[in-house]
Amino acid sequence: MKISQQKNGILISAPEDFSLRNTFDCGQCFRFNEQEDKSFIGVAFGKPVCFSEEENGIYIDNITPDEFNEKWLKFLDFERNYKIIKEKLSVDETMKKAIEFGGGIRILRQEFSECVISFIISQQNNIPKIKKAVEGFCRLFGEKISYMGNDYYTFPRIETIKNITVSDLEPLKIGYRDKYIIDAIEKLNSGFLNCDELEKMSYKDAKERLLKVHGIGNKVADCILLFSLGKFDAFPTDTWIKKAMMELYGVDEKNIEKYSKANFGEYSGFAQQYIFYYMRWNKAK
DNA sequence: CACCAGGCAAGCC
DNA sequence: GGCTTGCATGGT
Repeated sequence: MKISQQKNGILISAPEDFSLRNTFDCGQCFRFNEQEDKSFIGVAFGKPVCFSEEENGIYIDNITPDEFNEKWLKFLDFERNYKIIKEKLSVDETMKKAIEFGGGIRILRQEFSECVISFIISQQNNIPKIKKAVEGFCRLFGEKISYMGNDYYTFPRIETIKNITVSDLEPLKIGYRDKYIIDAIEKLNSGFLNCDELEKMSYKDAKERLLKVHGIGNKVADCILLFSLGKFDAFPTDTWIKKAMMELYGVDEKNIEKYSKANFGEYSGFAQQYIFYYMRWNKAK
């Protein structure tokens, strides 16, 4: 993998274990969307960017080399060797197939506040509606930025939304989740939920803290731990994973936690994403 | 009209 | 502790 400056962005030559569709469409993030020309446009770190697969590598438009090194390298998890992870996980035939299918997945290190709010919205909801609600949230409270002829909205900084109320969220049509969002914003703003602090804590301790937020339960906490805090021993268990673990491994709902810990261990989060993506795209009704 | 969607809190025992 | 039920909203 080699980074070089090109046009108005940077080119990643010969990226390994990374595909745009696998990474942005595997359900871990909600604000990167495939365009007609197969590129992906998303907003992160306060600005829209465009990823495209070109013959000599992956081009990211609208970022500087400094921004790439300081933020996007970590966001894209490019410093991790996925070959080792895949090798460690390839101990059963199901996982081998899942890795073959979604081998271009990288687990994004998403911005904390956005991850918290997005996954609270995600509960008992479907992906198109989640994406629409998160987008609407940014449209209501974020900053508008024009890019390539369209308007994009940043995810608002937490200080700018600390005084919003349940009624401000009414246009989003997120039902009973509205009060959960308000509680989370309050705890993000007060420092009760602090990204730097939680990152340094163990999986268990960080989870305990997250569970104190009204609206964050076992599954949502695991998503935040995995997709924003780098706790790869998390194995988020939703309806799809329950179905997949039963069908593919014969593991009952109540034994999933025990099974993943014993068989996937410190790579549980990666295993979960390979299984989730494999299940959703092959078994989707 | 049912039933479901990347679950959760509250109320039972 | 574990198990059950109600929950907002939109889609099928």
